[in-house]
Amino acid sequence: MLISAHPVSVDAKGRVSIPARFREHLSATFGDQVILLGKDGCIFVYPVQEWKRKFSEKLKELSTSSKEVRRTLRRLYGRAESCEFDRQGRILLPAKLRSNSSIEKDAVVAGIENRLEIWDKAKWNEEVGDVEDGESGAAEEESAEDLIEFEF
Amino acid sequence: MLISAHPVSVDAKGRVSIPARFREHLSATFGDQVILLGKDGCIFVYPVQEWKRKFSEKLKELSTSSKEVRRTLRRLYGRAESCEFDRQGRILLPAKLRSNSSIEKDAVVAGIENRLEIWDKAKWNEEVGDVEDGESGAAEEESAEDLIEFEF
DNA sequence: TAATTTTCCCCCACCACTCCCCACATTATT
DNA sequence: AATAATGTGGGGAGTGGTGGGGGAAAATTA
Repeated sequence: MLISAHPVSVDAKGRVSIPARFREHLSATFGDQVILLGKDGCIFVYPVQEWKRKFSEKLKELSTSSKEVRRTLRRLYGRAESCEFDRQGRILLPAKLRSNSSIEKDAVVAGIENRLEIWDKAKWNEEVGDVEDGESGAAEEESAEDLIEFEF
Repeated sequence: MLISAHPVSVDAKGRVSIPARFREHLSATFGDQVILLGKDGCIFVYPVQEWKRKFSEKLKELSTSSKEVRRTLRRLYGRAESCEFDRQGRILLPAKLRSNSSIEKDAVVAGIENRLEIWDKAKWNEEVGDVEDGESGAAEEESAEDLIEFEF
């Protein structure tokens, strides 16, 4: 399981060092190959197997059924990128994805259960509320309550 | 079951020695890995299995459904940290969580049924009322009565 | 095809942090 | 009282994140 957020820096070449903790998990469970997908103003990072489980297998049956499905697939696969870690455990973020996500120098790599997300740091803070502790009022409960009953 | 509060000290490196009693329970029942989560001005410590039972399994199906869900997951997973005991039975509290919880030198580790909580000592005393015997008046009954009928 | 530019990946080096190990003080147990 | 177990502190080796140089491959251009 992938969890927690780590600040990272993007170097001049557009590379991001994936925290070792995450990398271990990915390499152990899966190969070194990941699929990048721009979404929600950040970059989703799926292990290949996870991608397959999530999309390929579910959509295989539908592939030719309707024009709408084919269109959706084009959008999905067309926007995605396949890439691998280099020997230092970094991945090179394609310029396109970088600019779409406003990622420049300071970024955040967050583990969300079965995928990673890479955010521009400022946008990440905005997204998660920047408050460190859920102490800022109703924000967290508010957004949670319509999902599931959280019992701490 | 985890129960009772123990004073502990946080060393210069930010490490906390988890009382042996708790550690035994955690290691025996689960692995050595725990999930830390900043909340209520303290640090929640969940055994990994407990975390999974509570969150992962419930949320797995919803992962991609709506933008709100994804946001909630970011808040939850982003604030959490995964960590393990060292050979001395200590865990290193990430600087972020430490500062958010105002934990510096003197802390308290409390067992609350299925999780631990780590508090700054002064804040803990404030939180539980500091009174030795629950005899100090209405505070406790007041806060309890709208939750459930406690009969001591 | 050849020459030039660009892209990308290897390696090295630096610094900070993490975690191992050892040591000691204090408490619990026999 | 003696022994064991636990909590606390610190030194030091190893690892991880960052940045940069150089060279190979690919792309672009002549």
